[in-house]
Amino acid sequence: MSPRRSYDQYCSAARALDLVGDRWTLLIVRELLAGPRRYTDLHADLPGVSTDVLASRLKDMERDGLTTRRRLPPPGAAYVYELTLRGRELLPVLQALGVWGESALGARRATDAVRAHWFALPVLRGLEGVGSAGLVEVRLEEGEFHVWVGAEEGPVYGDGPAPGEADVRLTLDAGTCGVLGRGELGLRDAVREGRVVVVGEGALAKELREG
Amino acid sequence: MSPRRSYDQYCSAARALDLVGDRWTLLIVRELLAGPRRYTDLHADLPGVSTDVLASRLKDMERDGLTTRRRLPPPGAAYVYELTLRGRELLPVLQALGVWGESALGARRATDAVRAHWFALPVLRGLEGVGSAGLVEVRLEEGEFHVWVGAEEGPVYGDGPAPGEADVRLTLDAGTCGVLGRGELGLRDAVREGRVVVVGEGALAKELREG
DNA sequence: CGGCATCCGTGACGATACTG
DNA sequence: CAGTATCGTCACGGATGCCG
Repeated sequence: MSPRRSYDQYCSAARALDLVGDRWTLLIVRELLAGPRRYTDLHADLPGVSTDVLASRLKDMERDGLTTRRRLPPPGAAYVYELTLRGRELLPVLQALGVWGESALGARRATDAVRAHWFALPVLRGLEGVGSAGLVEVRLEEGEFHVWVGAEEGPVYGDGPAPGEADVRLTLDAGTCGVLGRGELGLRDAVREGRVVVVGEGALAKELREG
Repeated sequence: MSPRRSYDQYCSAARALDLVGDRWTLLIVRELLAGPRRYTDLHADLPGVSTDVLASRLKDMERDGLTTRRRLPPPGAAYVYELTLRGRELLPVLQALGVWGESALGARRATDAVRAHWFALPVLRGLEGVGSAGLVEVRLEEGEFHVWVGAEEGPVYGDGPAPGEADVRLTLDAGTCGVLGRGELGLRDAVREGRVVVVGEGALAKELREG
């Protein structure tokens, strides 16, 4: 187990760091915001984490009420880890880190891993203030992911194409994600500047195109 | 030095954690948001941090552009550490952590240290949306601190009584800070419920009383 | 005395190997 | 597939010492 090492400070930020301040914990949350994942998937999308540390973090997070472990029904019966509501409430923390870190991101280094859904945080920021709800499919050079806008529960985003009919499909590049993440443009501004291509007919698509 | 241990992920949140994810770093930022501090003051308000780790973090943070080291003019010539603009931009990260951690704070434990200015984060949240700017002095059982509302530069809050004439003086207790930090009430609501006593005559005081 | 640097014991971490 | 076991290394916490 772990955070036996508490900061022992009567301060809400310090208490939060007692729970999620350990190495890898917040990145595991970032992965699980994409929906339920198996151990092996987590290990594959967190290059560098060792198997024992990953197992230990998942135990701690379950103990602390951030995640639950569930057995998938056969066929393909396996355990999946998913965030509790409490765990999903860490989204603003990751958003704040992402906004701040966007300035330090720069160009991709040779040693950097990339996954398409890691761009969901900046795209979500670009979608702030959008009134309509819906399922958005996003296409980047680096791959595809999807985002649930205005969802009250369930995953916030996910890897791969949208599961089912998407309300909007967006095509953009990583640089535009950076612009959105730094807040220099909202998504509707980026559409207006031609940096994002919008495909779709519903209210959400209309709002993004005309908003 | 340190973060030689990068996550090596092309993701803004991971990059942020490369810079501020080490143990103690964000708590040092929390301390420095209270204005320039000497090494010894930092060590005193961060119980548990070892001297070498504190020195190492301060070096890393200076190298990474989060802090600067400045020599105070005599008398009392000493080095003080203070946040750069880039470092102050971490306030939203600490706010998000504080909001999330507020639910886990509970009652004070016997082993918990307390400092009055650690309550500045929840009070700042309560002040969100306040239009007027000014210097606010806050009195708690645990001590006194002050907050600059709407300041563009300089420290965000500070320990002890306000340096100079405060525009407002607030008296409240730690429980009310928790309510503000969780966002259950805004400061004006808390005033209306009689949980905060407001003293002062300027625009800021009027807004808090009458808002 | 404030501001670190050094030394040391413990535990967290990362890589690999192995098992139900 | 989902971890556990083992092991070397490094980061951390505590104490002490040095130097202006």
